[in-house]
Amino acid sequence: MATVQIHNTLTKELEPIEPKHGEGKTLSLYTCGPTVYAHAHIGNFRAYVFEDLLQRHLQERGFMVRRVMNLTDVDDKTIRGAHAAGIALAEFTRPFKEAFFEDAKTLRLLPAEAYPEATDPKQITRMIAMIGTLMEKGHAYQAEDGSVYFRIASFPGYGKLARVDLENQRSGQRVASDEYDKEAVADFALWKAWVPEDGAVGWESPWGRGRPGWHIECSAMATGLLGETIDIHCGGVDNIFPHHEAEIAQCECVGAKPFVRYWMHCAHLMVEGSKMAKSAGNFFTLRDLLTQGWTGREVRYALISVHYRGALNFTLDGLAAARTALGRLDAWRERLVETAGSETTSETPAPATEGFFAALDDDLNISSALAVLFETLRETNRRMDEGAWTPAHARGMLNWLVRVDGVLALEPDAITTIPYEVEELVTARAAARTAKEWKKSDEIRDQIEALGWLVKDTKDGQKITKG
RNA sequence: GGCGGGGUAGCCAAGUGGUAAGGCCGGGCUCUGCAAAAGCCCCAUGCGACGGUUCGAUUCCGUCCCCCGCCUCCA
Repeated sequence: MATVQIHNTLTKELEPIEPKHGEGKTLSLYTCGPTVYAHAHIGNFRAYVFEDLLQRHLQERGFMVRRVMNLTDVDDKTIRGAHAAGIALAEFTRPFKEAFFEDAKTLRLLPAEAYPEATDPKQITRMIAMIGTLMEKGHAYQAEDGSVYFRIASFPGYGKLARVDLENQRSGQRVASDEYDKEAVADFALWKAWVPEDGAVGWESPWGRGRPGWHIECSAMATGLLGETIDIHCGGVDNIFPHHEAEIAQCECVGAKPFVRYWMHCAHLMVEGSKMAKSAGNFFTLRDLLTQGWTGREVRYALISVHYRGALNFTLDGLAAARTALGRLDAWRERLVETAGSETTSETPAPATEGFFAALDDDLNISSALAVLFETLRETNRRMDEGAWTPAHARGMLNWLVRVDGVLALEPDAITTIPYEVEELVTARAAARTAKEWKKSDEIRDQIEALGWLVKDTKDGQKITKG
């Protein structure tokens, strides 16, 4: 079997992915999900699309991937949003959860095995249990303000992922307001004591009413659903510190085992060359793009086509390029289908096409993989131009494309049926063309276009496509 | 200041110690009544700057410049 190698943030090295001993071919994958206080933006989706590509390629290579993605449905922002809207927290987050799943479907993301929610009583119970263990072991303490904090000084491994040296950190103003009762500035909250602004939001715990800190949430859900040591944990680079560092500290202090074997992080996304920000007016949700007429797969292509560890400059030009490239792939696919006809061979094409998957084995080198795809496209078209291709050749190539689609998920949307109205016009136009009534033919073509369909004349007659 | 990711054609972007994949744009051609679509072909003596090592560097070493991100709850 081919070896999939990935860049591990923890070691900074390219490492072959292997399941844990005794796990067969199963890999556990935990991916940090959205905080449901608003619609996820394309920067969020860049991460999710990258994770989807990872999962799909691992599956293509024969692994069973058990993926979990959490939903953060309680934090400062969700509480603030619910309060501002004058509704209960769950009521406030529900539409954003639903929207997230819709968007994920639009981008063709494979569903995870589970989407645990932070407010799920089962999860809260687990978080409280973990905090209890940390307290018993001296890794946590309750401060004057009632909140429970993780004692970073008690965990020598703190900083190994982000390679931070706490002594050397610039002390930011951002923490100033939050420092009150902590033993050390860097200690982070495990359990946040209830404050009046929390309103009805809160759970009882041995340390009083309150709510979980963000980091413990992921730690509890990841280990609760996937076990003490999970194989792969993904997220955006901005999560490396402090979020993932904190997760390591919590999990490895509760149990003695390593928390994660392979850490993978994708770089940020920029829009038109600058950081995406609401204030800069370059902030996009998927919905914004759909409204502008772009499709889910076009956005998926734009997000997937740049290597995950490089910054992705998301532009309208890039989307347009995605549209054109997809159009070429579609036309090629259609031509293959026509050439293949009713041929049903299960033969596969030349070994050269395996280069597509081999490229992805190398830390998901999508650029090289796409290069193989487009080189294959050009080569096959050349052969078909020469008339040198048999239906079996074409069918073989389509068999390969099925595997490619399993990883890229860029196949065309289901074909929409041509309306009767349009069919009638096409028939009328065919008659006009046989009679060489070009003027009439052109008029009918305009009518068809007005209905949103495109006509092209080929040597085999008219071809209709959605405009 | 610390840590990390980058600087390759108009734009996006792989890659290699021996003279630069792919996509978009652009140009040419083919098909065609015309058009559109599509197909084929062409398109970087150059890989941030300057030194060094080498028969040879974009690729290795050194110095420097620039961009982006993180530095305590933003993917």
